[in-house]
Amino acid sequence: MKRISEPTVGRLSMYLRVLRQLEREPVSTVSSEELARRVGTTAAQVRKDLSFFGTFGTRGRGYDVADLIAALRRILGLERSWGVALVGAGKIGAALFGYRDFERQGFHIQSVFDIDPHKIGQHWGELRVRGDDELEDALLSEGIEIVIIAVPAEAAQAVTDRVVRAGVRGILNFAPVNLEVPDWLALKNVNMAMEMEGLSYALASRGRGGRTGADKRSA
Amino acid sequence: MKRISEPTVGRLSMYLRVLRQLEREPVSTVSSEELARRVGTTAAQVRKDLSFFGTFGTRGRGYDVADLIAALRRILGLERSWGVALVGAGKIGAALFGYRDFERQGFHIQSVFDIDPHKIGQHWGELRVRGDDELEDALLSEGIEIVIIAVPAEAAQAVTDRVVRAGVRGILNFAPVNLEVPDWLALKNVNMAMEMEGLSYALASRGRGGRTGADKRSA
DNA sequence: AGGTGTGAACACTTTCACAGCA
DNA sequence: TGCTGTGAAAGTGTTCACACCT
Repeated sequence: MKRISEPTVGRLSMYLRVLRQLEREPVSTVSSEELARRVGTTAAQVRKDLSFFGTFGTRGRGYDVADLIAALRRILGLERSWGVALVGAGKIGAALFGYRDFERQGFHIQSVFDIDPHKIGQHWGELRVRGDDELEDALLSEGIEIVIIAVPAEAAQAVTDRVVRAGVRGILNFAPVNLEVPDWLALKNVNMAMEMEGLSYALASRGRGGRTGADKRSA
Repeated sequence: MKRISEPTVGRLSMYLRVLRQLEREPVSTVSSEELARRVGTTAAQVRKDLSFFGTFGTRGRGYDVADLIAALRRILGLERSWGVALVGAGKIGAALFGYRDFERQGFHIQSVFDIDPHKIGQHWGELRVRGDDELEDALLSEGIEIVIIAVPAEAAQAVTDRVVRAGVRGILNFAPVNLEVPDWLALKNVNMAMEMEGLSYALASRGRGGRTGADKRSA
């Protein structure tokens, strides 16, 4: 299959989100124009993005909402549910654990780990927070494929190395460090300080005449 | 000033983070090569990014770490501290409130708002969580410039409209919606579900032969 | 008429490669 | 010699414009 760019994949997620909303309104058909408006992009962009994966619309009519949802779920790999573990039971970990949108998309957090003896043994929903000594064994035996790293920066690389050895294939990293990972591993970083600095830059440079536009995309 | 691209601004943040690390090691001078290695980009990219803002290095020697930190702080607008308010005192709000890296970069959360009567009045550090009826007045009187939105998706647009009217110039949005904002406002979205779906896509398409590379940048 | 699918034009970013300074 | 700063080249992503289908 052709190589798809990251921005394109990101937009697919956003199309999916909007389509689910449309389905609830309820609307059964949507044009690239309308979809673009709701996502904050252009009609041509929507059609181009979809065209990489096949042809989903009907000329003169638009896209069938339910069909396109099904197609996007298949493309994004959301038909199956992924085994996810969370490493780091601090505040960020807690926020992610309760994050409704993960469940909704089929990401089910199955295990939570921490090194803090005060956290180990706590009950989080149906789960018990486990110690890091159980990490590798648990990841392997539960067949975890994706790990969310929500530990302090200093600990993140060590955790990464361990989960990689335990067969994990994807990492969502919240620690503000540039993780070293094998090139077959899928890594996504969420860096809130960086986003804030982007805002700071936009505001500061506007004051002195510049312009960045910050995001302007959806979220 | 010239228009600077978003990826460039993002990398400036990452250079700054690595430089602070270098300063602690301690290292006083660094080459574009070394900086690139630590950030996960190329030496040419580092030099090009910096060149948009002036000339900071010494040929044959590299960059003075302390000088470059100072230059980046000035460029990113981090010399002043920004007045920040948090709307939404749920789990995500709590995680952000305690996020050390915000403080460190001069982002000081000065006010927290929620609509839940159980949360209003709670003490968070030195702050008291306030009701949303105080929102506009407080933002105006405290001169808040940046608002972090950590409310449910349904409430996010209404909050946005209100804070915009209260003179806010930048928004960091954690709600999974495409916010409608005036074009002079700086908006950044953090969308964790989208990042997860990016991982899902990468893993699923690898299985069937594709490739995205996910992030591979720093965080 | 209305709206998709898509090659071709365009715009933007990254990489190359080298002149030039310490 | 070593490493920066930077035009020029290459590569990527976005927009245009229109043929084509319903």
